[in-house]
Amino acid sequence: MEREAPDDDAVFKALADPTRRAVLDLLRAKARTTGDLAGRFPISRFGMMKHLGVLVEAGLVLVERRGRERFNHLNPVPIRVLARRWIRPFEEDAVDRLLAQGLLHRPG
Amino acid sequence: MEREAPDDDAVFKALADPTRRAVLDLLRAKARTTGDLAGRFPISRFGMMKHLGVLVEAGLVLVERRGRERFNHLNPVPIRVLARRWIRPFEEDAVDRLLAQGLLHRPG
DNA sequence: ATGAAAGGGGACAAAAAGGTCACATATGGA
DNA sequence: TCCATATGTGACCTTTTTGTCCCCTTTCAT
Repeated sequence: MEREAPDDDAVFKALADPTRRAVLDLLRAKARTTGDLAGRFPISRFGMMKHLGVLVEAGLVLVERRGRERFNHLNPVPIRVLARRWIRPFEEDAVDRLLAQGLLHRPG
Repeated sequence: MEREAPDDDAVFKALADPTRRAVLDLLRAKARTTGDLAGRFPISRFGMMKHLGVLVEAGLVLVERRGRERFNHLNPVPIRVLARRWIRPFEEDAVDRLLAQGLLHRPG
């Protein structure tokens, strides 16, 4: 059976929080500083730092220090790896099986 | 900005646990009863029932009752929905941007 | 019918996650 | 230099999650 990479878990857990997903969504457009990000959510700067810590730990955010500022960049590579191992294998013929058993119904 | 469906969160949270991911992996091959699943993990039947409850709540598992048995089927549709909204948009040009800034390096 | 087997609900304890605060460090500019 | 700005660490509290247990219901076979 296909085995799970040890750090897949960190990526999944990082994605499990809506604030962190929203942060990634913001970083998709451009890198942002920690304070900038904290100002956009109803949590304190320290709370944002914890979230960023989780994201960095999972490899989803790369840090670039520029003077006294810290720019947080999105790194989409872990998401891509995860998609290869976990998303695509689930898209195959399971739907057909469910349809055949009448547990799922075609839309419309 | 793209908005998140209210139940995306349930799917992400369901996927955040390694036991639950392993269960989904098992169900990819065929549907299994609760007791069967519980016997394959180092947790009690009750613990497995809770995990299945989370998966059912997220729509990732569909239940078929057959006599006194309950067959848990994988439903890959929520994973597919999630992939469309969250995985693919992250695969676009962010890598190029990171490479251009020297924050990422080509393999090999 | 009656007993064994499979499944489910609710209470509850332990562990992990999410959040805040106080305090400390580093940087850029007047 | 001197100070405002931006960030980082550790302790701490609260909520959520994870797992176990007891007890009950349903179903199948004898």
